[in-house]
Amino acid sequence: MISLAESTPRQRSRSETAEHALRRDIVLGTLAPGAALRELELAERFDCAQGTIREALMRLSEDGLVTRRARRDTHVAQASPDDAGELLRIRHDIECRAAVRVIESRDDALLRDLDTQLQAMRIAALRDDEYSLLEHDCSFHLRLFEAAAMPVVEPVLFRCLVHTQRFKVLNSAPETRDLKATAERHVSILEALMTGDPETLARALSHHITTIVDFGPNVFAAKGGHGT
Amino acid sequence: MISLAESTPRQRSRSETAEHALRRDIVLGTLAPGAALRELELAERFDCAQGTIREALMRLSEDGLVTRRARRDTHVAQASPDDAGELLRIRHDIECRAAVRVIESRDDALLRDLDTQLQAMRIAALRDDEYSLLEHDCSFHLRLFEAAAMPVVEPVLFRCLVHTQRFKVLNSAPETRDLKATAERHVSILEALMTGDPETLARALSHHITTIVDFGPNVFAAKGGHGT
DNA sequence: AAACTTGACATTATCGATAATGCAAGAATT
DNA sequence: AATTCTTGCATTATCGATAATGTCAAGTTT
Repeated sequence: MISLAESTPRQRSRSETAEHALRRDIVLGTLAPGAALRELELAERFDCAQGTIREALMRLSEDGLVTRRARRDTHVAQASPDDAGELLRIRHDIECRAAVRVIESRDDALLRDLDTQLQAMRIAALRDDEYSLLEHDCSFHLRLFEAAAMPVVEPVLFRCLVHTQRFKVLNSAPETRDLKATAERHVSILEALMTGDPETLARALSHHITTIVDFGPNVFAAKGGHGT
Repeated sequence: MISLAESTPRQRSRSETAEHALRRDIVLGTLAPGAALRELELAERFDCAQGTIREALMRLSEDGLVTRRARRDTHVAQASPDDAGELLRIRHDIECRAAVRVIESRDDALLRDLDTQLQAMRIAALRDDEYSLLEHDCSFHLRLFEAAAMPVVEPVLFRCLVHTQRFKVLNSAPETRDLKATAERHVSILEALMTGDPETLARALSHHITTIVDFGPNVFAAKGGHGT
């Protein structure tokens, strides 16, 4: 469904080209939160029609990377710790809960695809290409979740992934982010997947996610657990 | 941000008109899951240009109500119990966790707005207008969550609300859905909000959400709770 | 018979131009 | 002085036409 880094990177449409370039700038902070985005200006920059840019902006707004006010303007979205923290919690719960279904449907294609993403992450780390690493990190987790077969939930997970990544980039010093280590952090998820035990996979995912970025204590404390 | 039923129902743009009409048909099941949506066909039906419909379809795809395959086609999304169940769980956690922040920022405007939505739900129930009831139900919960000030999470909650509503409509007999009762179910949330106790509000929300629709046992059991 | 081309058709993507809207600054009114 | 009313400008929304792409079935080759 959602694919950021295709194995066969088919030719992108014009609106996709603009979308990806803007997405990159926003996630990496080149475009600062609050920056205004004018359709005609971007159309000139990307050498396409206004409507084509419009489409790209609408897709970015789907992921919450830009805020569109009808008939008014479009701005790069803010990146508040409150939003990021809550999205990280949601992500944690979604991925961990999916573990059971992932294990049930686990097949060779999944293991192969995940390994491909891991290799791509390693290459990105060697090249010191942080954005490429982020794309493949995203693809890794989405591919894993795809196995749980919940297509309507998938975009929710995608939003969580993108925003936690963006928050980390915007709120930590670049030299503190070890790309090689980030790639290797996925090995334990793969290993857990291969044990075939849902509980082990859930634990690996939980550890992976809770150690991404420090939001202070108690962020993952069991709040709101009023289940029957 | 997101508003389905404005107090001042400003004039809708052409794309919004089409969007809302389609949304209604999809949520109420008039447009069955899997139905194909062709841009030119819809453009003729709503008497507007293809691009205008295109925009409406993109917005519907933001909420997961339609599935768009680039350069191929657009279909009404499927409504699987797996997706709906997971979205209900996510919604439960989001709303309950927000209780603390809602209480903190609680003001007269919030209470007034929620009461307005409750009244609108009662009127919709009297008129036997189920979709209007659903819209105001949605607005009620979104307005409450707005007080938690997490704009990037808001669309996630919206998606959860829409899909749980749709699932209920598509999977229960109309005569079993008591509109008046649905409206009144929100009274206890308002009462809990007025106590000023976060825990009370969270409990009221939890009860409200867990009793919306029966997904079978254990749906709200504490899975994936691997927090530190 | 299976696999591979081809071409007509259905559909989406993009364009360039124009219409509609919202904002802000200055003018008119009280 | 404060408020309301214009008016020009910046920007988005919509249009109608054309280009690009994908689908599918019929025909061709192996």
